[in-house]
Amino acid sequence: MASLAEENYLKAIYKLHEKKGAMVNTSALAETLQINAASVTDFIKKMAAKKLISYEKSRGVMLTERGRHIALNIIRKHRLWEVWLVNNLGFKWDEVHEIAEQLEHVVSDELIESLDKHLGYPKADPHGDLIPDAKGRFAKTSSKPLLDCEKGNRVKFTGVAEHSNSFLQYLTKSNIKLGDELLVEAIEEFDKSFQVKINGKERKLLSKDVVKNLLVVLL
Amino acid sequence: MASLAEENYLKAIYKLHEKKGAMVNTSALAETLQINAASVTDFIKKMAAKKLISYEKSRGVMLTERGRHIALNIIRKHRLWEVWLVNNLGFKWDEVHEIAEQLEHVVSDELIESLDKHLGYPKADPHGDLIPDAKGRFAKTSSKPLLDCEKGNRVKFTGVAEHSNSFLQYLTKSNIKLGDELLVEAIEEFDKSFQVKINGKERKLLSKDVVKNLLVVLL
DNA sequence: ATACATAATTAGGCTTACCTAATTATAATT
DNA sequence: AATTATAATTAGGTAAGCCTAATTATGTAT
Repeated sequence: MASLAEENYLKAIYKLHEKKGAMVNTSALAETLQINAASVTDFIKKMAAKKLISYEKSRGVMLTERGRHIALNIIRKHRLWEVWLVNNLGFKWDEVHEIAEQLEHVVSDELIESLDKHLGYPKADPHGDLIPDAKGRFAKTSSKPLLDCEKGNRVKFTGVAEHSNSFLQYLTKSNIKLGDELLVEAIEEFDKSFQVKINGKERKLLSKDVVKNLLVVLL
Repeated sequence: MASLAEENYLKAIYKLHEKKGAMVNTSALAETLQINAASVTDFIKKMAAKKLISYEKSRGVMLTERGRHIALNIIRKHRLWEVWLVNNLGFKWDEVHEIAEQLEHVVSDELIESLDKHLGYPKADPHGDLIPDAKGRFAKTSSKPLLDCEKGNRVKFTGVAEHSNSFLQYLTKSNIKLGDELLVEAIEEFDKSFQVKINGKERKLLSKDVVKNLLVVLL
């Protein structure tokens, strides 16, 4: 139904909406899709005509129910493929994004449901991002940035809020993995750096830029 | 490098050449790709300009070394994905073609090599078609149509020469699977139908249309 | 050798998804 | 309120891949 370009626009709109809330404007879309703003204006008018999004001229766009449904399906596929690449093919969590960007556009409901089953119906991808079910519903979670925790909290590291290769590779290098238990031993008021103990063993100092991108749940 | 359309043209040219030998003509390509002959003429001129094929006006086309290499890579990917779909995801051999037609265009050498390894470096796909290696080389095989065998021959069923769903489903229904041992008990001169014993148990009558599409190796 | 059928090509057009340059809205600043 | 900066839109254009209709090659049969 939706073309490759439409799928990419829908996904970008979904993610920008998720991050910034409210309407998504032309320049933000142009930036994330690496497409000229004039082309974006053009394209969103056509998408609005197809009822994939609602468009208020010079104001921005929002997903319709239909658009949201398609976006969530792409995200579902992307994350399932990432799980497969990491768990079954041995890729690292910083190596799977580009490949999943291609695989997410393969069209076959039977394939995706078989893959989901094959993987054991995972709830999250290798970065801890939740995987919506076939109807677009997410499991509930109470994760929050480590930055919002207090001294003495014991938490589990469940996801990242930043997906850049440099951040993922920093964590790998620092031997901090999804599922690790973190104990907040001290918080430096001045720069919001955190001293944490990892899995009751190693002690590490994490900068504010790091702790704001570590998502955790209280234990 | 090669676009989706180019990849499909290259694959079609490879397969038509394999089947008919010599040059591939415009109308055959148009027929298999389900594209108008005028469009094909247009497109092959552009592909020739890119040295993917050599083109003799009004005569037909042939793959260049580069074009052949790309075609074999697509075929390699297609067949590896088919193995995965059948062996790991539980699809039937008549259900995988359309999905593999999409997956074959995903671009990532690391992915394909990892997949190959994950699958245990299979030599053939679920229909018995040989899988070329990364350099485009096939394992040698001495398979031939069952039709060319003689009374008394004991053979192993290793592949099909016809990939239509109706033929694949006929075999499934008849409980004839890749790897089965067939004993030629009798050949009816009049209509070339074969009486065979399967795995030393069940006895079956197979029409000429069936035996010419069963590929076997002598035991 | 000529006529006919079939195959291939040329010419002109269309849609999708992009572009640049010019213009118009909107928001921010004085 | 007027100016300025930024964002968005409009207008006109391009390349890739397709189309139909008309024309030209090629091969076959008389």
